[in-house]
Amino acid sequence: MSNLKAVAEHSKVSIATVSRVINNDPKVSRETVLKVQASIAALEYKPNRVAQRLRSSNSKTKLLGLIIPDIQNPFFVDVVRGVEDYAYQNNFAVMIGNFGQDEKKEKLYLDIFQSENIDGLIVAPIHGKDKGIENLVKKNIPVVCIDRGLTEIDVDVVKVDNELGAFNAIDHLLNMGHKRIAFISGNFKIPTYIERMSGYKKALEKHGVPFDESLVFARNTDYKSGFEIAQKILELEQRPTAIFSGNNLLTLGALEAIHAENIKIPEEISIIGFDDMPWSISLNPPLTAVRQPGFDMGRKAAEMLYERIANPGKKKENVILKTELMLRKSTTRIE
Amino acid sequence: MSNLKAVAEHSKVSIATVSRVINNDPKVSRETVLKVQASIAALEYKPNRVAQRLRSSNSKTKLLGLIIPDIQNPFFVDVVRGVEDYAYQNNFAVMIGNFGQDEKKEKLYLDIFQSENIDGLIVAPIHGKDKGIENLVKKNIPVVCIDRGLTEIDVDVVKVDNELGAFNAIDHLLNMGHKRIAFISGNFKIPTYIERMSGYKKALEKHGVPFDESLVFARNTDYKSGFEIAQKILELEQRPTAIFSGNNLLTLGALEAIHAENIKIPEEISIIGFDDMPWSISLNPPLTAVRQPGFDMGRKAAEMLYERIANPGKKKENVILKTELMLRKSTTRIE
DNA sequence: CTGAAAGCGCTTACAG
DNA sequence: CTGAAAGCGCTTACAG
Repeated sequence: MSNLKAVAEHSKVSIATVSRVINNDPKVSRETVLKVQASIAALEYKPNRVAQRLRSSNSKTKLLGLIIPDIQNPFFVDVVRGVEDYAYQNNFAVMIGNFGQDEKKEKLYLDIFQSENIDGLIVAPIHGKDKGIENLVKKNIPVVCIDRGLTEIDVDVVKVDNELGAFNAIDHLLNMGHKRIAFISGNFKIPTYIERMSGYKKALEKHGVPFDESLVFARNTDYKSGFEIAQKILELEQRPTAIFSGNNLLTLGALEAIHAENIKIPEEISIIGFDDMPWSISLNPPLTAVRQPGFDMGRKAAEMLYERIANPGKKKENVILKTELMLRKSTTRIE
Repeated sequence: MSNLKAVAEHSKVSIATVSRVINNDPKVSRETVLKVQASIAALEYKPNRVAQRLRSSNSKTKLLGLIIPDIQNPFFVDVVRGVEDYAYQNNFAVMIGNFGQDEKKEKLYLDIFQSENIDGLIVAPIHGKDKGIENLVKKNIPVVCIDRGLTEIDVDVVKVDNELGAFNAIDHLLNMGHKRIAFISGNFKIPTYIERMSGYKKALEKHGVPFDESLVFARNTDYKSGFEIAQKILELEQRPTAIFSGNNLLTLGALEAIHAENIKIPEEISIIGFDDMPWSISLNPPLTAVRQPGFDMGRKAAEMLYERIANPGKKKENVILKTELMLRKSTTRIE
């Protein structure tokens, strides 16, 4: 790879001037700019981003870190796509870390990303009191939280109205006559699930249905948990007439368990999932689901990060997007 | 963040010595090592990876680039997980670029990653004669191709036996009496699909069924293409009795089109997909599919890249993994 | 408007 | 075994 020095020699100016041309310094004369640009083109020069990043933190070519809980979850894939879409348009590079809800792994990525001098971070914190992320925020490294916020500290966040999303789903089930509604949740250390739980309870309240703790199951957020919890639910003496599952992967796991028992959806049990998937319509049966705008969330987070980098002092923002209940065929009215 | 200088002052040695301790230089005396390590711990010093990378290309803390065609395709998500799993264990960081089968985007990522001084690259080339990647290989930047190789140049690759995978699927369909089998393929610029096509043809040959070009459809590799092509297929005057779809997303799109027309699978049409998904069993009906070991491919590619970095002169390898036909319920025998 | 020089945080011959 | 110094490829005050 050619470097500044080569370009400088080729166009017979100093490396300082070449650097200024690259950075669009308006003080450089038009003539010089042209000359240098010709050399850059001739030598196919590309600035070394590593050197740029080492030298200064406000060059145009940023490096973003993106840390997500589970890339197997299609919702986070949408988030990644959104972030990446914005990054691509703005000539950013993005480093991705997938921590699988493993706290040690999240911490390692935090360390690595800092060592890589990232210009900013988008992260779905493992829980609300994540010290590692708090520290970054305190150090004034630009951070935007996605899907989940932080409880102890003020930070930019973009998420969805989880409470309302869950409320609408449960409300719909209750309107159809269901009273025993199981909730397959993720771990309640994750703020998202606390909020979804709260929506669940509020809907019950509205309909005067007493809350039954034995109907709530919280474990991990993966496929296997969904499968195993659903198995347990199906064995319950007084089987619930409906299931509300807390995320994509839990839903898919639950579906497998239900199908394995040859139980008919929705005739024998109704199910609504939090998170929609492009192929929800091809599931058996087409799945009624709470849609989150993952792509938009990702894009918005990247945009907010961009603004935070440009203007570190600006007031922290809290963006809450809407969910949408996608009615399909996995629920039915009961008497 | 503290730096070498701070540690050096704290332990009263030179920065050179601190650097040697970090890099496990055996020449440093045991006593000094202990002293310096204490300072490193006290100051919570973490080496700056950017400076390391700028200074030298053979430090332990590598940066890997990973460029994939479509992160919405669960197969590539598995690949990402595999790569990331290996990287995590070896303290590598990985940058991901998702190019969506867009050649310009692939090229931009190639440029950015080079500017970021990556230590090596894992990539699924957009087509077999990808000049950009050829150039990297020629420059002796470690590259491992995944899922697809390069035709003009010798390069490490890990992929699957696509021809055999497709052959087995079509053979299965032919054994069940199907003769008109439509093939929903991705673009034939992509080597993977050329190979799958070849397996399709060989199976027909084996059974003495003449090849009918009008049954082969190749467009993009996304959900929408699968949907639209399937619509066309269903409108065909003499409708095929079976569909073989070339990847996950094409399959899911095709399923949506079939369900939208209320056509029963497998009674009215059989379907086999290339690529399996964890939730294939929950599709309507449970999908018969050709399974590729995406996670293993990713891990293997990362491992090979690691070896290539350690030993740039070593002979190029061509690893071919096996597929497995997962028999479920989306195909049926016809008379 | 342009150049010489310092410096970002490291590593690595070279010398002792 | 250890340190002083050069240098990786840049940016940016400072001077003119």
